[in-house]
Amino acid sequence: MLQDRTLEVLRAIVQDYINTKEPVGSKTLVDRHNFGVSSATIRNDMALLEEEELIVAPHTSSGRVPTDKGYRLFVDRLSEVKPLSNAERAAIETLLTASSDLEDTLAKTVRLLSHLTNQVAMVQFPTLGKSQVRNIELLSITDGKVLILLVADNGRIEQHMIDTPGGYELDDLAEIRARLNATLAGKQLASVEGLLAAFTENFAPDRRALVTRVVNGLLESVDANRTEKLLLAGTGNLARRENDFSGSITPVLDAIEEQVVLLRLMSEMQSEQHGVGVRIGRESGVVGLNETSLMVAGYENQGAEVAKLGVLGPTRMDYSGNIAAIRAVARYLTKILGE
Amino acid sequence: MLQDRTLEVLRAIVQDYINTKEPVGSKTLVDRHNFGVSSATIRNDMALLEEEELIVAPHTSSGRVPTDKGYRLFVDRLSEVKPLSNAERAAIETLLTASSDLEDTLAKTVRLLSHLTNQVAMVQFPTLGKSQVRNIELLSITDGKVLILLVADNGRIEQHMIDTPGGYELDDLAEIRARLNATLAGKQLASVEGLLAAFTENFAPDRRALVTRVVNGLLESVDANRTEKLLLAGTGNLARRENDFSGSITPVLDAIEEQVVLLRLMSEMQSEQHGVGVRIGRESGVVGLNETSLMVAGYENQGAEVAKLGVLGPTRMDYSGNIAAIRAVARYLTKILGE
DNA sequence: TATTGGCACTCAAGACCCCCAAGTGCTAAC
DNA sequence: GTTAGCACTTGGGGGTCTTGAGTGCCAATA
Repeated sequence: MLQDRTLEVLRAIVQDYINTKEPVGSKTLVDRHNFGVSSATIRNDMALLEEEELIVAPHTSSGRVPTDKGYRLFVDRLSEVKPLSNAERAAIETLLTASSDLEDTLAKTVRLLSHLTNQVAMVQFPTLGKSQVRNIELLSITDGKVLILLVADNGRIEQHMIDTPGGYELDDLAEIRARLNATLAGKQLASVEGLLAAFTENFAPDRRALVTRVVNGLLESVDANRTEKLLLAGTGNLARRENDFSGSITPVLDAIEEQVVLLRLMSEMQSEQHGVGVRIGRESGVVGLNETSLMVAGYENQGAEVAKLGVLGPTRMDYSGNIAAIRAVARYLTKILGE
Repeated sequence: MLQDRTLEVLRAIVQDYINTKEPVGSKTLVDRHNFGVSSATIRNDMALLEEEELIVAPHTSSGRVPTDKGYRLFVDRLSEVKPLSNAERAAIETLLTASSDLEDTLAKTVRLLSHLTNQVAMVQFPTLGKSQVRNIELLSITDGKVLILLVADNGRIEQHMIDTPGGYELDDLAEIRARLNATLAGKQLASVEGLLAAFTENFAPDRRALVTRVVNGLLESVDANRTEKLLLAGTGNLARRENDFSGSITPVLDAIEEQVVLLRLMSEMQSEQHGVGVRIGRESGVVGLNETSLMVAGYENQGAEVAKLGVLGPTRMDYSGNIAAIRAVARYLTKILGE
């Protein structure tokens, strides 16, 4: 087990490296922090840390840099949450105002978070989870087109347009709508597919073509609700921190565009320190994100945890500050959504 | 007026520079193309071109590079549309399939375009333009929440949720909905605000609070339809071509995120060569886009020109090929939307 | 008059070299 | 366990040189 001082050395290395982007050596370390010991002692500690693969030397005879594992230990045991400045607090309260429209609110949130952290910020739309069908509407648009509207109780509204080549009577639509609501209202979204399995059979054969189309459209809407949605902001910040990456930022931008991967990652992540989950470097298992860290926290919509928000940036980032920002934004968002 | 051969020299310079990214000199030029003249003559031509500010030398005694003005002349008078390869044609027809859902179709389109061009691709949602209100729906959701749905005949559907602190009767909603449709159906979106000016007054005083909220929500929807929407794909391509930019790509990414600017630019642009509008470098007037070119073409939704699509990339890009790709995608999109 | 060969000049980029600061590991002494 | 001392390593900064691709200009040529 590593001694206390040795861990202090690791903390100092991480902090200094985050601040200066320079590999940090034993001499500068004793200069900047007052350990009561000499640089030779620090060197011994650093040798231990290197043995544990918590730090690594880019070249023989240069300072050390934290490894993913080093950052991990730092985040788990050494970092304290840096309290937000008053200015940051004020920014959150000023910029994040309630709107009855969910998408508006989330769009504001993600922009705010990217400004607070100077990283790429992400907000996941409320997930399917345990949410239920509130109601279903079928709207006759024109030219045999029907708009299906699926309103879920998590606030998401999914719209989907279908064609009805055979045409339809308004009465038909009204009846289908009524029966759909009777069958599905209050039921969990996850159960919709099962509940609709035999739905078509209740209708007269000459109407089944129409009903089938509606049902299929509705299932697609449910599916769209399952395939989650992500709002992003601050991709420019990535380029700004470009030299924190060994190569190009192209793979990172590509990974971001491939939202499916990000969404899966975010969903899998559990809250760890201070309510914020962290994936450092290769921990994500996504090649394009090898040199990035992802930090997320859950937020709640009227009492039930519904989705995640977080930031993505180079592994060399201000974990303490960003954890604080994410946590604060998640809490405040939960608060205004609850009102 | 510049001679024919001089213009040929310009064309050769642009093409070679696009291919090699090396400033091109008189010697290599005569080697690669067979002008029937010596390098000294080419040098004289290049001196003329430089005088006209069509090309410029990065340093004394190095080859020349096209200026924005040079690219402009190239695009306007010298470039031919490079016919698409069979593979590209096939890709368009395979990947771009009709879907009754507009957003699906546009999302596919933008991804396709970014792959074809290896640039950032953009598709604008159908604009307000001359489009009309098809119908308006008011849906009672719960907890005094009402969802306003504005369906326009360009296929866009705008949804907006409002709160009604005072509560409401379903009959009230139905009446408001009926009157709204009577007043607005078939009218141009642009005229909605005027038509609703006195709308509230037709209702009994005790219902006016509700009506006012609905009207305001509806106006916001109209406004959301005016504030156009943009789909993007391929931002990673920008980083891939990073060394075509003198500095960082940060300002470009920032400009892209600021969609308002892009949308304004796209709207202003007229079709020029071969139905594709081009803004080269500083022509855009947007600082962040000084080193990029923007190329757009209009596409039509069922006969009426509704919006633009295009690509954004470094000024050093394959204009001929990209114009061809944009034009083909715009045409094909028009075709499948028309069905 | 347009083209050409010749020539002197320029300059960015790469190759090389050298040195230095910051760092290391190791050992013997405290 | 800590420290001072020491020999060793090395990336990077700063020079200097060379080279090759390029230029502009001029006098000769067709």
